[in-house]
Amino acid sequence: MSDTPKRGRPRTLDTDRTLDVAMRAYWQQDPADVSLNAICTLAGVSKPALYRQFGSEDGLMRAVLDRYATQVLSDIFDILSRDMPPKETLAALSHFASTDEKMETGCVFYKMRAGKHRLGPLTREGVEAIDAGAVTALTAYFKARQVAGDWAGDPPAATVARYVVEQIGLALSQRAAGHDPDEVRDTLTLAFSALRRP
Amino acid sequence: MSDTPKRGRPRTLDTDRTLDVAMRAYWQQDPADVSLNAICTLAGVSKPALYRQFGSEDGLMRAVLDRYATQVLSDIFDILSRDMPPKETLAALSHFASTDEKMETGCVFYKMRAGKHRLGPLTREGVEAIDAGAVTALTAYFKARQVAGDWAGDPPAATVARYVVEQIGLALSQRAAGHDPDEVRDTLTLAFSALRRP
DNA sequence: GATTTAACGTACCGAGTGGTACGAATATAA
DNA sequence: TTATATTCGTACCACTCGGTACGTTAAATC
Repeated sequence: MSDTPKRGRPRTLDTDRTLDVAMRAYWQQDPADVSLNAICTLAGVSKPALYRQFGSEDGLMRAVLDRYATQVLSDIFDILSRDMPPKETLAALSHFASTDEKMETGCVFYKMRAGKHRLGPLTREGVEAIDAGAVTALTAYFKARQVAGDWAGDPPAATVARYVVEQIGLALSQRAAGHDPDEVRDTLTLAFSALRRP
Repeated sequence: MSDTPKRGRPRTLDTDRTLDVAMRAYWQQDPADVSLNAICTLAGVSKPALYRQFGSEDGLMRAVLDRYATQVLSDIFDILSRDMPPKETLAALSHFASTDEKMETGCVFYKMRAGKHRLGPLTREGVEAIDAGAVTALTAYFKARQVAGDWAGDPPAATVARYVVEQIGLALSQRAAGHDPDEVRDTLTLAFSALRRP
């Protein structure tokens, strides 16, 4: 990733800290509402330093997204790999999206996804990759549960997968908008109740 | 509203046309991505003329929202006043949100609602009023259907009302994002299927 | 010590934003 | 005709944005 040259003045920019600051900023506000200038001020970093490290705003956002994916999003994917029955898996996802304090102000990924048309190509690519990965993982999960016998295949797995992704996105956007967590949970519970056997 | 003064140079600004142009622009793109300069260019109007008529960008957006409410949104409210059973009402709402060509690029109201934190006070007030009105109307509808006997009161009417508002919003944001209409309809159908008797 | 290499950050750039100052134009009222 | 009232639109304002030119500083190499 970051090749350290043999010569020249050594870097003083703390990449990790900068990414953390940027991530928190994108986390609490809408990423489109956070300017590079603001991040520089918050992180105590000069603008050219940012550009030297990340190339552009798009590059920084992509770096933040990648970091967020490994630090936070992976926890969600882990829920699926536990191979629990749908009822518990959906409950766990529901809890994560509607109650978990890590999502109190929303989710960096979903915020970027919601304003996709505003993103640069790098970040957009990252968002679409995570999106596709989530749908793929959920599709695989529901297919596996179908084989295991605790899931009927009536709405196709792919449809259900997309549905779950969208409902979680809705819940997180509600949390970001400051809605009452109980209300968010009610909505998500009701939405997931459609996934029980008819 | 617009008091015509007895003296002074007569107006040449076509308010209706300007509002129509602005409405179309807010309709097709995200309102936050449409600048006043752009609207002036599209409508062939000078910027001071806009400010004379609407006071500010906030005032223009509010005027557009009001116009949109009477011209377009009223059709949705009409669906509720037909007092049809929930199955058909929900089907009509679903069709409106997922298939109707008037919503092809989304809905001005829901687009503003989605980016509520970016709005000025006037427009925000208008959005919240319409939002509350929709929830109130839906709540009244479901309570009436409960009295009529074709609706069980299990999820409280207010909860269901909010749920319906949010699901329609989700569908419209998907359409605005360019999703496949069939996929949008599938999601909405699945979401509304949670509102059948257990 | 001299040269090379690279990161440092101030101070700038052009584009675009919402918003306005102000003189010219056009109507009615005295 | 003159005074008053109001709209007209050009040309500007201050500000913020993402992005960069460039002189300075600090290391490794010669």
